Amino acid sequence: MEKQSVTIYTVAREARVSMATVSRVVNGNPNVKPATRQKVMDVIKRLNYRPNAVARGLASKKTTTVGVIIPRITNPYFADLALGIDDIASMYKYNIILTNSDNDDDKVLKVVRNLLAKQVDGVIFMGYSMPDELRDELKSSNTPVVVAGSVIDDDELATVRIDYENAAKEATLKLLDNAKDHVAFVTGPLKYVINSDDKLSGYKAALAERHVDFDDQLVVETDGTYQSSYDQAKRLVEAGVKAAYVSNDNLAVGLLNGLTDNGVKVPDDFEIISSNDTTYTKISRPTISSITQPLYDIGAIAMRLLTKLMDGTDSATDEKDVILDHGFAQRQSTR
Amino acid sequence: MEKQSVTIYTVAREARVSMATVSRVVNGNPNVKPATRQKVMDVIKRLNYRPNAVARGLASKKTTTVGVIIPRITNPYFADLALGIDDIASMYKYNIILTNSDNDDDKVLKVVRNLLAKQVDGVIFMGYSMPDELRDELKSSNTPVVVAGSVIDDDELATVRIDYENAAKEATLKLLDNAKDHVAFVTGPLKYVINSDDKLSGYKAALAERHVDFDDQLVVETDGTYQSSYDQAKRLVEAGVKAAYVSNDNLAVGLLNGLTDNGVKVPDDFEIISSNDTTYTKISRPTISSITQPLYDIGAIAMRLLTKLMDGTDSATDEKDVILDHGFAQRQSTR
DNA sequence: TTTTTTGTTGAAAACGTTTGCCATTTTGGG
DNA sequence: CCCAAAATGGCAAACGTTTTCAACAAAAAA
Repeated sequence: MEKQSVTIYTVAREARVSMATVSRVVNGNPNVKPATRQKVMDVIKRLNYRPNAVARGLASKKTTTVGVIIPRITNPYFADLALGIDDIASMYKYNIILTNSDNDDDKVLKVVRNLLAKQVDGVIFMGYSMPDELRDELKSSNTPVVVAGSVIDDDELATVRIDYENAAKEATLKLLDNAKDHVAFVTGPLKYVINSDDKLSGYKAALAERHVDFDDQLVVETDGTYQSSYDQAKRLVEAGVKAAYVSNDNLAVGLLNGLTDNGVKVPDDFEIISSNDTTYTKISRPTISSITQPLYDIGAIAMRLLTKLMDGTDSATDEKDVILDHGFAQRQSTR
Repeated sequence: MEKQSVTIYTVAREARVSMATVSRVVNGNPNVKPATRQKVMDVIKRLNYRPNAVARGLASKKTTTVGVIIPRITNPYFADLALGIDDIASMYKYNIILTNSDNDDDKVLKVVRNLLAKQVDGVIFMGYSMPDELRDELKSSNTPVVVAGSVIDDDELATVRIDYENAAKEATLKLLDNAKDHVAFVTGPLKYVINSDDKLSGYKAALAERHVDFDDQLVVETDGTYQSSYDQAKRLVEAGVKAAYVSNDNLAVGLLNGLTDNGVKVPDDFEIISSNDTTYTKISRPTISSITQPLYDIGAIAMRLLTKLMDGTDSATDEKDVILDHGFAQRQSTR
């Protein structure tokens, strides 16, 4: 690859000033006489000079780049978050290095090491769990981190999310109140704290409040895929289950279609409430009632918070955990 | 931000060799005695040294980073492509700077300038059109570019895609052969060449082959959103249309739900074939028949092609345009 | 005038690598 | 053993910026 043709030095020579002055102009430093500034800007335009961000990064130790870890870009829940992240990032002139973790501990570790090598100014983490090794790596690197739309077992890390436990509780209560006794909880792997500590707890809290005994037969653990819950539909009905609170939209659609394809009428014979309010809940037929989350905002606020942390205005410390409001959308899968 | 603590120089000192040797070890250069290599590697491990990719990028003029332009990360079609891109990128140790273009000419131009400033080694472009200014910028920058899953009017740029025109023709033929006369074409904005030059042409070719007159009333141009085609459903039925080939899955689901919600039976009263075979076509009820595209592969191959171009083994020139096979998935929206 | 003060500019040292070139060592053939 | 060739390793110059510090000039105060 040939050498960059027009550098700050070229501009300096043409404009008969020093590199330092050109740098000042480029960076909007006010200590430059307007006439000089104009002269330099003219040359910049004429030569079509564009500063080399890599050199800049080396000299300034800031790359204006943040790393974003996402389990899978094709998962609408995380994609919605990512959209908010990207928008705010571009508003603040940051670039995003996005990588799929495939929810694989080894891969995520490799990925983060790579990001740190690239000297990202910050990291946004989305995912179901954070390996200890990764946590250590991040902490020792001193790079600001924000966890978005996820729950990981660590109270030092800044987080933006909703109150999953309460949301789950409210959803379960709704189902119980529609005079259903047998309300199931269909969830992804319980090894992830967001499922076990948050959503399952919320489900249990609702049962307790309505004095319904907890029956672990009604907790249906799946691998989180559409197909896995589709396959459970028949079994659930045969077991006499009349409603289910479902921990994510993939599973909810799978369950719904499984039921429908087996001739079960939703909501007449079975009610469903899902958790994430992504497109899936709106394009299915019947549409699916769901807890609503401000997904875009979670991403946006996470990125905003990260910019503060990166600026190092340490005041950010106090608002380390942001819990946004959730809601409920009544659709066709509940009465 | 404080100075990087352990640098190549630290390692060199500890291992009693020069920076150059450390660099050789790190980069797997063979000109180093195994004993020396081992000694250096031990120190690297002990000090937990990690090379600074920014400095490396400056010195070597390679950043092992590629820019990816995506209209919208939440669009399943492009997200599937992006997944393939990301997988292959990480296989080849490249990082991805991902940015939403929002399909906005100004924004995409700004974004690409930014990417070039960041010295990306290559660019993958997805989108509906490429502003002239952008094309010029890319060409003059001499950065390799691959267009993925998109059609833009330029025959110098490397492209990976399917034969949209033929696919559209085959789909339309199927609908015509099911004894339907009034087959509509529901499409996104016709100002985009993929819609007008490719898919519309395919639609017309099918009509011609069956000796059916083209009726421009049957070309329904929308803004490409779910809602826009949902809203057209009623009008289409009232106009006596019996089937539609639809240019993307968003529109297809919108149309389908619009029909269903108006009491029209699919496929009995109306048949639909869509274009992209994303999840949407599988989770809707009825499911939607669709042209199938190897979306993941398109992304993967695009990235693979880009690595070749970046390596500069100029042999890549001959296989500049990759057209992958498409297929057809018969589902519930056609008989 | 002379002295301060303020505002502009330039020189040069970082930043942490890679790499071309040269010097030194090692190796192996005779 | 000697010598040429091959293997190994060091030096120092890039790479293109930012940033500190000092110098200088102009304006303000004395």
